[in-house]
Amino acid sequence: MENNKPVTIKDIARRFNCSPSTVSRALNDHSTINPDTRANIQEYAKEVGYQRNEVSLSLLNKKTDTLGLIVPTISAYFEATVIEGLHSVLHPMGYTLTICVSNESYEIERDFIARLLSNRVEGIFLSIAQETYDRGYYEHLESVLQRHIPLIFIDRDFEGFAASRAIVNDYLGAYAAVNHLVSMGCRRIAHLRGPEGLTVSEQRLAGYMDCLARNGIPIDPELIMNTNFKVESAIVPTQHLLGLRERPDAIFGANDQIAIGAMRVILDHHLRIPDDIAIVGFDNSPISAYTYPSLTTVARPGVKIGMEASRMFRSQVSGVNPNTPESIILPSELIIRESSLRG
Amino acid sequence: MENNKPVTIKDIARRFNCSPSTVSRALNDHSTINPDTRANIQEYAKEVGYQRNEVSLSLLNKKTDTLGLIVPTISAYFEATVIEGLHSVLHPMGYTLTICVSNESYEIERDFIARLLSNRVEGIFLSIAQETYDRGYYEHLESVLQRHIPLIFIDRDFEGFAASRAIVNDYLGAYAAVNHLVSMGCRRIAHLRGPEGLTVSEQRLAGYMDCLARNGIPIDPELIMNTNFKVESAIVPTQHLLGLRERPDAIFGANDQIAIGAMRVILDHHLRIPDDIAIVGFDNSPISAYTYPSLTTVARPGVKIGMEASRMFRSQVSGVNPNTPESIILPSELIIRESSLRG
DNA sequence: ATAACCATTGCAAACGTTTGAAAAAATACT
DNA sequence: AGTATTTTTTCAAACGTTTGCAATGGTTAT
Repeated sequence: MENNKPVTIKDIARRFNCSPSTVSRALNDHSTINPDTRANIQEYAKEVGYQRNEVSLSLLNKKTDTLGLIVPTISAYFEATVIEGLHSVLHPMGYTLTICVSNESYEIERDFIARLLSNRVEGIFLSIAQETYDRGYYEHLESVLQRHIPLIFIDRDFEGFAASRAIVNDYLGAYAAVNHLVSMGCRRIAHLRGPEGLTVSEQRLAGYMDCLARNGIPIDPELIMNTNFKVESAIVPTQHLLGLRERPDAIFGANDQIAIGAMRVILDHHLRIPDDIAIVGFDNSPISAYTYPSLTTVARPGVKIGMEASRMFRSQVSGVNPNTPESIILPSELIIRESSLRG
Repeated sequence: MENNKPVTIKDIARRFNCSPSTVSRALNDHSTINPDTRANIQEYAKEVGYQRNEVSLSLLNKKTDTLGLIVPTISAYFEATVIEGLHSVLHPMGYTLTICVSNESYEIERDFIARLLSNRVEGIFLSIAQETYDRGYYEHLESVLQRHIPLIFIDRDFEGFAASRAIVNDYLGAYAAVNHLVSMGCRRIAHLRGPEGLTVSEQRLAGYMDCLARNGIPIDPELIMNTNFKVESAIVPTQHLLGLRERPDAIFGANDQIAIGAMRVILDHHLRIPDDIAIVGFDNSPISAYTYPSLTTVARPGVKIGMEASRMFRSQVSGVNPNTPESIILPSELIIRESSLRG
């Protein structure tokens, strides 16, 4: 029969015929405890594998050292880099990150928020779900602010809601991408856009439209088609674009997956990339450099976003700017590769 | 001045001039509490946004309803699907999943294990880090078993360690992949293998070698090269393979990323896929169906793995098989696409 | 011998919640 | 009215840890 239940400070105290306080102080190296006692207790504790019950400490100190992260999905490359960025700052600070995947569902997101609050996390990083955005629900977020728990939007942003945000300048990225296509001589530039309502989608669309306008190119609604960011959702729209009387000479995909899906359809039609149709994606996913042809794309600084979000959290709890929401919009960077490089 | 600190049961008790126990029971709908009192308290609680402090409950009941998941990386498609599978079972059961990313580092993995134990998680799903495997360290895992906390290996397996495991039959998947190449007439089949020591790498290598042997094809060590699973690590090895006096007529990549990197190099050499060189990957990542040419690959049932792992956890805590480690090895499925389909 | 001091240890409260048992209050029955 | 019964509420302990303060014991200086 082995030791099933974790050994507590009381167990150790009983073993040494002393009080729990003595054990506690011994384990914490208090100088007021007799060095011999201290050594004995520490040795014994190590021997039996004592491990502090952080739950009780959380209760006592009202500090859980835990932060919540809610993301709509975890499979996208960008999310992974954001997590990396968050982690690189928060792990050394002793915080544990509880990662929750909302799967774009409002229901699940709300449930996670409630659980995180009940578990007394000290901050929440949130990339809101599509559904939440669509429905415009935000009561579950109010409850976070009401508790004065730092809430930091990452990537996706709930406009008009008084919380901090660390997001990427998708607008300028999209603008640069389209501008590059224009400079390559493209005039009929299509856009396979992301889901409606999402800030990232809208910003990229806006950058696309403004850039066209600035270059005196009329916006043709026929050239703007919907996708859900997944590769397969690019297939039918691209086929449709290729079937138009006036075929586009470039496609700006809302992300790399979409761009890759579009490329595939184009190659199936025996058209050349970039000569017949140029392609630009968004995200600079690792694979984009090795597709055939390699994909011009817009790099988003995911790691930096994560680090900035962590910084915001820190500044909120350190009380420099207790409740003042901060905003940071990091630039994205156009990376030109074969799929758009003409001539 | 708003209510900064979360409202407690005691606060409510004070407000109603009653004891905390009454409030507790009222909130939990005990029939022994006067219906009027109950209604009043519940209404007031909702009004002030009372939310149970789960930390105190965890301490009291020694139940945290939290499970830990440690993965080496989060950016791979397979990991995302495993998480989805775990989530689909555990979320409805009321468990919260704390996801930790070890980044292939033993140090970080060990630290996470310690934190999870200190935070009294009720189970740990672990896909061990490369470094842990290499060094053969497992004391941090002993401490988990010693506490009788269910430990379930997913995907990557620590052979010979007495814990449950839910893994994929990579061996048979690799065997089927290579067999398919053979049946397509390939005789000089190269393998871009995964990191040494990792079970998944070794199993795929073994499947490759056994299949060749069974087909009477001699194993040429020159045709087996190392990668780290990342797309860029496939480039130099593939270039090397193409420069051999006797070029391979097929390449079996340890995962889709590797295969895609290889494809790129092959296309750059103006060789045809699959006619000059056939390609097979591993993972069936979403993009593999849309590369050009589309990639033959081996699908791993990530969602199923997650669900099976959850089931194992459940069977361990429900006490049917308290401490008996279970093993399940799910089959993988060859998905034949253009990159290997000859003539 | 006695006060003063120091080193070491113990007590008790606190964090928020639940729960068995006891107490109190209200109602029913004779 | 007095007792039995039922309804409703409170008490106290428990979960594991920390910490201010008090207490103990011992040593030193007067």
